[in-house]
Amino acid sequence: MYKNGRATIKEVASAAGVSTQTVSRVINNRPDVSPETRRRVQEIIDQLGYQPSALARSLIRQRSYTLGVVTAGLRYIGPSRTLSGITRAAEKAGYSLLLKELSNFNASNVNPIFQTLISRHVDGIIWAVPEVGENLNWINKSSVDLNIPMVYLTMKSRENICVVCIDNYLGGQLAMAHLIEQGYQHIGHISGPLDWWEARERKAAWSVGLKEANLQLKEEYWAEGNWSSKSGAQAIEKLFKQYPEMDAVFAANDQMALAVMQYACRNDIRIPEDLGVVGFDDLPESEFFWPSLTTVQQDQYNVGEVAVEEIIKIIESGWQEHEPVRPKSIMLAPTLVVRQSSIKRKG
Amino acid sequence: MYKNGRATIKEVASAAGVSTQTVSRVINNRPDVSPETRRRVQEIIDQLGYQPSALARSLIRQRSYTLGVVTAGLRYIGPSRTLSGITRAAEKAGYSLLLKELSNFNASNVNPIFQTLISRHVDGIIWAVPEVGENLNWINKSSVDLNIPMVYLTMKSRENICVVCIDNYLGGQLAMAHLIEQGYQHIGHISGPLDWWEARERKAAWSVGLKEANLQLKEEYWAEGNWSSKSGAQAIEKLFKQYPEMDAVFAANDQMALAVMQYACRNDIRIPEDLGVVGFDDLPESEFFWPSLTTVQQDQYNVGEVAVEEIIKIIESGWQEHEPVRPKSIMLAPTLVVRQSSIKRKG
DNA sequence: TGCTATAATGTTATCGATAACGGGAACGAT
DNA sequence: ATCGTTCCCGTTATCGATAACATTATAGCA
Repeated sequence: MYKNGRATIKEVASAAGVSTQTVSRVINNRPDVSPETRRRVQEIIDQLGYQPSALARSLIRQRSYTLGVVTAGLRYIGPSRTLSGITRAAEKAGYSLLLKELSNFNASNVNPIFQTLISRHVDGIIWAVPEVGENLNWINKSSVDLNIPMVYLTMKSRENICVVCIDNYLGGQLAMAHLIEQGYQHIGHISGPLDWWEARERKAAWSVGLKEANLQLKEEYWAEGNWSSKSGAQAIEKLFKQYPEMDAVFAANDQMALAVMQYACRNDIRIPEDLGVVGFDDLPESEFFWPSLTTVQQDQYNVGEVAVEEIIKIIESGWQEHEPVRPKSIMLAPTLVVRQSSIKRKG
Repeated sequence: MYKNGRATIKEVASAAGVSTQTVSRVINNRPDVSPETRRRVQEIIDQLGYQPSALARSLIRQRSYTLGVVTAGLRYIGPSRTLSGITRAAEKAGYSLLLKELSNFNASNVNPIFQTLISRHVDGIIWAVPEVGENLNWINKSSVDLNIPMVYLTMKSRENICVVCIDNYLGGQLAMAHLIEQGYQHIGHISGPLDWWEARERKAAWSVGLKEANLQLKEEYWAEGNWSSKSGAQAIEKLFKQYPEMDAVFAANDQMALAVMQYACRNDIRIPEDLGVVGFDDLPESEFFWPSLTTVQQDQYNVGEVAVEEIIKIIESGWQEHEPVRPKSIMLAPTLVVRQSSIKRKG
């Protein structure tokens, strides 16, 4: 019905009175075509608006210049930012993207996903799903032995696997060092759900940070949220009950930090005088909370870019029959953005 | 190098001692294969983990079961939500997605985008880029005559084109009716950039809303932002200078509404008593602003879902050689979420 | 003159699958 | 015994391109 790509190489060939091979030589800029023939063929190509079929090429060349991207949670800003970095870097490198989104983070059965991608001959796969619970178990299962370049995002480093992620522990350290330096002594923590690797890293930085500053660390100084503002509201309430002396909170993301600030407003707790607050993520809005929120900025866009660069390195090294590149992991450093919510000391 | 999809139909065929055609019959569940042969072939298929090549199939069947998606601004939550709806619906319908992101909203040259998608034999294209300035000019240009099913999102309806979008004007009406009903008399507006179609719609609803309520409408009651909180901060400052009696603001999105609330906090203006505020979008955080923000909720996820459903209808109708379906436009209704920032009257 | 090198182009096989057609075996009907 | 069906499976052509090889013409050189 719909003529998908209009002209084919055959039509060009017969219109130009040459063989398809010659047309192929022209579109691939091979040397052995006479200038006159090349000109004639090129003319016909322009005239017909001919565009070679990437599909047919992929088949014969055994190379598709397509990457599979598996993501989850696009309704959140983090994964979307990463995806945006991926699209940008892929475009730049001349690769197309096949996109799959898992319906939830706890992917039950990953096999169909891989089957679809592989049946479409992707050159490599970027697994952009954060590590949650057991959702990476399949990596070690023998049933999934994909002989295909892969890069994983946002998970703990593993042997012989290429992981690209933000250094969440470092981010937590930055937050803690800042609060302590500002003179806060009773720092509580609202973590993300602890089945998330990122939540565990941030929490670890909090507890180690307290210990290293010789501050007391108790189980009651911490409450678990689920990243949402709503859970943050519950957590801060619980935390103040358990820990009335608390004078600062390190929240594992900005949404939960926002709930802390709303709670403070409601209960006439002054920020930053009575309560210091630091978040994580740096949402675009965080600068405009009241007061503006100190937070750990992570460049998720860059994570996506780096992931693409790495996977292309792997693909092209393997392709050229060199020794395949050693899979290495890459940790990107976050930075602390200091705003009003945590400035206790003057100047 | 990397054996892309391991076994091929030939290997299966020779392992089972049949022709490739017979294997093809088995994997496509055709009737004319004896039960015994079918069993034997199936066994080999399972054993080798054979998976037919979607690429080869697309070529011969002239049908790829792949949609092209062109988006822009994935770093914002709106486009990402829509994309998420698209992935979900496509997955459900058994289609794969080829994703392209424009580097900015004012797409300069769209031709290469289409060329890439068409050369990969997509069955249809979803143009998920909002209408900004002249970025849709190419639709009428003869140089781009894609004979391929298309669905457009978030733009003004046009003849003979299938558009799926939120009814932004209606959203504005809801906001205005609510503010007026609450007794606010001096309602200012912070619009998005007016080269955006959505911004124009929302602004139109504001001005018509004022007129219909017999309230005064002046040029100084309005300021233009660029969707960001920062621009909202500038806009609210300007607006109060021009319009000191203002007792309510309809902001064209939640980010700018947030800036209004921060301004109010800074200047001891009470919300909602002295100033009513209504936003647009319903960010997840809006419920946790202080006070919580009344806003117009638009289901962008659903926009994506509907777009996929529509394009598949078009594809499959065209495919079956019926009369192609008449392109129709679909407007989805937003809803008003009333929270504290606009409740002047006691319930 | 005859033989090889080089340039320019065409032929055939192939990538991995399916469509269209062909043909043998088994069976019932005449 | 002959013919027509039905069932089951194989052969060949094809999708749109490229790789590998073959071929022709011309030039260069002994």
